[in-house]
Amino acid sequence: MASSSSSSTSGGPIARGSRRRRLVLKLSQKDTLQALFQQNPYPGIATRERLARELGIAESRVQVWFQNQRRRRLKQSRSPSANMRQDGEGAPGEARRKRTAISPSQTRILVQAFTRDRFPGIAAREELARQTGIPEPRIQIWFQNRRARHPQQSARGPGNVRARGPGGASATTAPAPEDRRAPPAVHSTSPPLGPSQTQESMPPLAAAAPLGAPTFWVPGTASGVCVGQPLMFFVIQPSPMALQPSEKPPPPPQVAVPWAACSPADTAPWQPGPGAILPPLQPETHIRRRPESPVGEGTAPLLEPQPHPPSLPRSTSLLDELLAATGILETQAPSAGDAADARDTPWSSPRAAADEEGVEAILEAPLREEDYQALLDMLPGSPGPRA
DNA sequence: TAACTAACCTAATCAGTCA
DNA sequence: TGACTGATTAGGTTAGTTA
Repeated sequence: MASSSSSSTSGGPIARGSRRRRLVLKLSQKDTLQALFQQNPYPGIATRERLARELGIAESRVQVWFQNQRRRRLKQSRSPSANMRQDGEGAPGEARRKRTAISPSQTRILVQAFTRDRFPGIAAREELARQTGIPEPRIQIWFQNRRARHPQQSARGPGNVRARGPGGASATTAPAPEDRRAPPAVHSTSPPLGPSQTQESMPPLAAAAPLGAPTFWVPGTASGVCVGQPLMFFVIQPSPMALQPSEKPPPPPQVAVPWAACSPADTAPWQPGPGAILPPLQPETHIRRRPESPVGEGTAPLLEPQPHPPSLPRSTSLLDELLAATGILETQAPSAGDAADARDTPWSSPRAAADEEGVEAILEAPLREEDYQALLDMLPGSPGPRA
């Protein structure tokens, strides 16, 4: 839209260092994402979260990846891909993220921050996340909405307006003093595991929200037995909230999508089976994201918790299984039997029976304990000096 | 160095909540 | 029911990685 031309184009290069550290997806991760994209370019929150766990990245990154991917696809083939949502009608089928309730006190904090800086960088956002307990991605959205709806509410006038002419912020000049760069002070605050120590993708309710629902339910299984292709055998530890009795019963559409997952609410009591993919219950991106230093050297990458060591054949085999099972690899076209099951979701290739095989031991400790410990040590506020 | 792509942005719109 | 506001989308740009 014309909008962007005014903002990004002209102006606004975001000062270096205010951006989140660029995530470099591994080939295997990309493959998995691609494969899933083939099935559903518009995954709902539940799917994104499961995928995030599977890949060991934040849900917000999964969301962004799908956004970028859809865009690339559309660009490539201007024709609306068959997979792309047809305007209007095709609802994604999966639930959105639950609306995040932001309390007045949290809003106060955010508004204060907004008046100081309408374009907080990653460090500032994370600091706000720590202060408010709201996941950083939600804060980012909050600022986006706020900017759109309160165009002029900022103590820092022009300087805070991102779109500046050709030299705007980047050129030197004055990139609004402290606003674009991450104030050093912030660094120490980077919350290893703050109130939202769950992954950033986990809003307060997220763990409990089996919203994804419809397409994940297996017909006839009141408890939503985990079926589907090995890839998406998620065994998620049910949170207490997830087990609330008030949980809505699964809605009707009963198609088991390939990566059918267990809804947290319906997962049997925690029992990591042989094929279970244990979500790396560790700080994920938060832990590694070192607040960018003022002079965005950006180097000194922290250890990235790599969920799956590159050496492992795991992802390929998983991907292979997925592809094979969905027919993407060989045929591109669903088999007759599949088609029969496929109901109306174009991307949900039904294969509900893959559980016989399970996943082949894909569970792999993302980090060795020492590494993990070393990582922790590197965190600000951590007692021990880092390695 | 160019191509690719993650991250970020705006604008529009959908959708939940509440007075 | 309308206002407010969080979530999602398309589409554009910036900037870090990689071949």
